[in-house]
Amino acid sequence: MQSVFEIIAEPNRRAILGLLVSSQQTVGDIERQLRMSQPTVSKHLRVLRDAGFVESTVDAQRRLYRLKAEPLQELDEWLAPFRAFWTAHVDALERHLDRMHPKKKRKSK
Amino acid sequence: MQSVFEIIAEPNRRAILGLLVSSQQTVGDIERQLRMSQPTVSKHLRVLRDAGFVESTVDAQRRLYRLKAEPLQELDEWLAPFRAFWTAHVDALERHLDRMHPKKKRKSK
DNA sequence: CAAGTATATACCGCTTGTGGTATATACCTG
DNA sequence: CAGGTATATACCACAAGCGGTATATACTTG
Repeated sequence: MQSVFEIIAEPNRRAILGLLVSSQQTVGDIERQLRMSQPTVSKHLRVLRDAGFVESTVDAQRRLYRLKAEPLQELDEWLAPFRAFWTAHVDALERHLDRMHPKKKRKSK
Repeated sequence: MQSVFEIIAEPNRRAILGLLVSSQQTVGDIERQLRMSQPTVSKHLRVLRDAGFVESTVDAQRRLYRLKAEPLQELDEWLAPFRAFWTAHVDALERHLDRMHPKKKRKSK
């Protein structure tokens, strides 16, 4: 459990990130909105914090968690070459057009 | 093992995708370049194919694997809201500037 | 058809992540 | 300080993914 990819592989963690994208939340907030047990929330937040996805500040007994950008940017960068692939590649468009012309494709063979 | 995220959580699978982004490859090609055992390659390719990341065509005893765009596009779409977050949010820049001005921040408290 | 090549799959043991329950810690309020 | 609230953590059991080894399948060539 170290790579950005493993962190976001967990559905509950993605849900938490989804909540935090709009505004910061306490553990209890997340617990209620996602209907997860409190320890589960805390444990996932621990993982997210260790991986730099979130940071927290203390408010009395509460902890306010908010999103951090870096790890997600890292993911975005990993995606870059593939983005190049599917934009450069006209295949998707070709296949789309093929579907619009349901005439049997004649293979040169 | 169903979500796009779980698929790419595995480092060897990401390596395979990385190879395929430039051109199609046979199982043996991948096996040699990534120095993985043949069964391991086949098994990861199976997972990738089931998830729609790759497709294969037959060439005698060989199988030619090539990349497909859709699942990675799905990942890209998931990322969109967060991208909005870190671009709209000037915080990263602010923090950066703070680091350049190491003067103690005075809290209003 | 025999031997070789290329790939897929079955089986197995190990490791690791996950959630649950219980408990610890810290803070707040009367 | 007692009781309540908010969060973190330890421990445990279970499930699932991973790689290895062995084997099956399919095709090719002499």
